[in-house]
Amino acid sequence: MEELVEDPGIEEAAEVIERYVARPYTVQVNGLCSVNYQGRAKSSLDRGERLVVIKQDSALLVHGPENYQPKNWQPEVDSWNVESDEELLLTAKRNDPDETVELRFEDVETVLVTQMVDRSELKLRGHEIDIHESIEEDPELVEEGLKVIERERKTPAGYIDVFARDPEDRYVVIEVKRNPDYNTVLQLQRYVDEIEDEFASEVRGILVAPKMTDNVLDYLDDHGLEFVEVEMEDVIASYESLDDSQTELESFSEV
Amino acid sequence: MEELVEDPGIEEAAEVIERYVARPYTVQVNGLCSVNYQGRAKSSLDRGERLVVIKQDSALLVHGPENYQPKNWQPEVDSWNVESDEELLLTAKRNDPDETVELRFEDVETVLVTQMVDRSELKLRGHEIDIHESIEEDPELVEEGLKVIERERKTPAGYIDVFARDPEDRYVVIEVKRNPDYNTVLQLQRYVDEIEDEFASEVRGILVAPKMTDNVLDYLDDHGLEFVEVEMEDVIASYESLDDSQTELESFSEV
DNA sequence: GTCTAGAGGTTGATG
DNA sequence: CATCAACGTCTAGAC
Repeated sequence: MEELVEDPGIEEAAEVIERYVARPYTVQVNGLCSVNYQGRAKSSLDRGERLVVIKQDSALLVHGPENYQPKNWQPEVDSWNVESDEELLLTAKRNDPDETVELRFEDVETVLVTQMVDRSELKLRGHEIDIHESIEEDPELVEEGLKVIERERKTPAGYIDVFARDPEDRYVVIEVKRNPDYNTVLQLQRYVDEIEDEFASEVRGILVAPKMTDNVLDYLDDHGLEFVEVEMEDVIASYESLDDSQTELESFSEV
Repeated sequence: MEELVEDPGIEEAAEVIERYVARPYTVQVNGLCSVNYQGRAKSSLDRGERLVVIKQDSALLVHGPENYQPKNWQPEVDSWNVESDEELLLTAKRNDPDETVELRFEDVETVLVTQMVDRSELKLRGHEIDIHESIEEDPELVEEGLKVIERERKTPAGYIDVFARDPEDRYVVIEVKRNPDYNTVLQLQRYVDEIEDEFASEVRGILVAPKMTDNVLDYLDDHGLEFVEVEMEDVIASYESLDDSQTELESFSEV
């Protein structure tokens, strides 16, 4: 911990904040403040008790007592300004897009300054791309006898996730989505149209997703397209076994 | 401030956290921890210094030193568990979807407990809906002689932002978007298709947005759809004048 | 409660 | 550096 002040006056709080803001410190300010934002949109937030966090990369968060998301924020601040008399005015300006967040503190309860060291990266499984790879690894996840021709095939309408052929030698366009919606259906339709044009033959379109809603499924049916459900757990499992084998290879090569 | 402990042992940290978690307090824990998540996806995060915030509605945030967004999180936690021996294990479980976040603290620097009072609501201008309203208020923003028939018209394919007729009595489907992209085009196409089916007549589709990119514009052209630019500032201005008149009315009624 | 689409989205990958 | 699409998206609103 770099610094911790309890119940400072406005002056002292301003000093501490000014000292650490715009430097690679994490500053947590608990206090009573109001917020004005102007930029891509415009907002105002009346006085209330909030937790303000200024991160080491200058990200700014203004959290109320509830919700995952901050009430106001700025992903990256280019210039800071601290002013004080009766109140503490903290201004955070971003250049592109041109945006400003103004915090006006009437009272500051605590200011806590730390310098976090965190070199670990999040390892996440279950991305859409993990599904692609699982399918390429094991096309039977989608359908028996399916043969993958190409992944990320480029067409004038965009990239096809997986391009394949079924046992009856029909072309199959596969669109993978974690969270499919109506638009996904049209996207798939467009790829199918493209491929039908290109190969002048009937083409199947399959939407592969870990979940589906009735309405989107209906819409898919209307378009003569198909749906195959994949279990996210299967995907993660297949991905992990793949990952393990790679790790083994790596450690082997290190010997 | 409800409680503030500096450099507590694992035991003491566990006690404080256990006392306040699952109650309407905001708990900020700075310390060295690792995180495992399993649910819709699966992730692991090795040890690092982090700021963990548990909000009064049970939202959980695990922030690293950088970025707007937390490295791990849970928007709403249903049950908490605190265990401790050499390490502090904090488990946050959510029932729907079934997800668990596990935090393992090796060291706790500070625990800060507050109870934030914040009854103010964010007043935000610049939403997409502000554009809808401006258009309804003044359809000429989009095109001379345009008459709005309906806003938020329901179709089997979803909701049409603004449904209108042009001076030549053609139906016009308007999709409003702050940040239009390829999906927006598909979405508009979807609505146009629906309306063409329903009324068995030619239907115009107009994308109204404060900005546009060349590629999306091309894509729009390909689909035979149109684009009209609106200035966000005009929209905010028109909305504010509307809002001001309402405010005036309110203060008037308070007299 | 489920479904739908927006968000000051943010972020990371890609050309 | 701009563009594009995913996100453990989250969240509010409509039905």
